[in-house]
Amino acid sequence: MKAIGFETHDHTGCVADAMQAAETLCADRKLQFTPVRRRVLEILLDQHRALGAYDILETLSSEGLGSQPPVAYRALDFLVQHGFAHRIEGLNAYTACTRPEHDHVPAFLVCRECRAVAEAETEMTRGSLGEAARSSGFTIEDVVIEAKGLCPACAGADA
Amino acid sequence: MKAIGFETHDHTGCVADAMQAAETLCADRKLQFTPVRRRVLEILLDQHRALGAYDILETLSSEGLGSQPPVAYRALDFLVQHGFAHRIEGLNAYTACTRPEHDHVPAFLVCRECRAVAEAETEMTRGSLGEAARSSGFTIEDVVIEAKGLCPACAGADA
DNA sequence: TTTGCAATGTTATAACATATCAATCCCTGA
DNA sequence: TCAGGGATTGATATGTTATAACATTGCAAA
Repeated sequence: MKAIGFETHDHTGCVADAMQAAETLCADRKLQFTPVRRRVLEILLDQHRALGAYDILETLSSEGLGSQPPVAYRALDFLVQHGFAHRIEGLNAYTACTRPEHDHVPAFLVCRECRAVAEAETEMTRGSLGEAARSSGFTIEDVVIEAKGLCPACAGADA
Repeated sequence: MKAIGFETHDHTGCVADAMQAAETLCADRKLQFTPVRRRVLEILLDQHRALGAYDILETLSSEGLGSQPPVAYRALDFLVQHGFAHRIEGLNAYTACTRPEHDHVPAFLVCRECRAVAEAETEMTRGSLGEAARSSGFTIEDVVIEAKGLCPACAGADA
C-alpha cells in the first residue's frame, strides 16, 4: 500500500475496480483469465509500484500457485500483451496498468528509491519521434517513455 | 559497419572524428581516457548499433584487455556517465552517442531485428512529462525515450 | 616515503529471462 | 458425448545480464 501517482486514495476500492474491469475485458475478448494471471494482476495492483518477476514468483510460490520462473513470466506476458500491465524497462520490472480500458502510449514516472510508478498520458510521441522515423524510413512498433527520479515521499525522506 | 541513422556515410571518418572529440572532451574535463575505455568506445562507434556488455567483453577479451564482466561494465559506466555512450534500456545494451558535445535528452529508434540505433533530437520531453511530474511533486532526474521497430534495411529484407 | 585515490584484476554470485518438452485443460464440432 | 486441436501449465535446464566484494596496481600530492 504505497503511493499511486504519489497521492493517497481508496486502495481497496481501486484494486477491486481494476480487477473487475479486467474480468469484464477478458470476458469480452474471450481471454482466459486464469487463477495465476488473476493473482499476478492482483499482486501488481496491490502495490502500485514496479515488481520484478522474481518478486512476484516468490509470492505465487508461497501460495502454491507455481514456483518456477516461467509461471511468472507467462502470466506477466499475458498481462502486458493485453494491456493489463506494463513492463518498466528501466527496472526490468512490471507494474499494473492504471487505464486498461483505452489504448494509449504510456509514460512513466519511476522512483529510483521505492520503485513507485505513476502513469501519465502523452499526447505527443507520434509527433516529434514520428517525424524522425518517417524521414528515415523507420517503422515504429512501440514507444517507451520513462522518467526516473524521486517521488515526493522519497525526496522528503532524504531531506 | 552497418547503418547509422539508417543511411550510409563515411564510416572511417565518422569513427575517427568521434574518437578525436572524445579525446578532447576528456582532456578538457580531466577525465582518464584509459585504454579499455578508449577501446570500448571504439567498438561501439564501429558498429552504430546496440551491443551487449558481453559482446564487448568478448572483443576485449580476444585482445587481452580484460576478461571479466566488471571490466566491460566499468568502461560502459564511464562512457554513459560522461555522455559518450547511451544505454538502450529496451535491449539491455549500449550504443555510442552521436553528439557527445552537447547536453541533450536523446530519443532512439531501435531496430528489433539488427539492433541498429538512430539517435534523434527531442525538443519536448520536459513539456508534457514535466507538467505531470511537477503537479505530483516528482523530481525527474533522467528521461528515457525509445521507439522499437524495424529499420529500412530489415523492413526491406522481410518483404 | 607515506598516503590517498582512481583504475584494475579476480572470484563469486545475484538477478533477470527463455528454450524445450510433456502433461493437462477446455472449447468446439461431429 | 466424445475426439481433436489449441491454449495453458508443469518441470527441468540453461542462457543472459549485472553487481558485490575484496585484493592489487600505479601514479601523484603531501
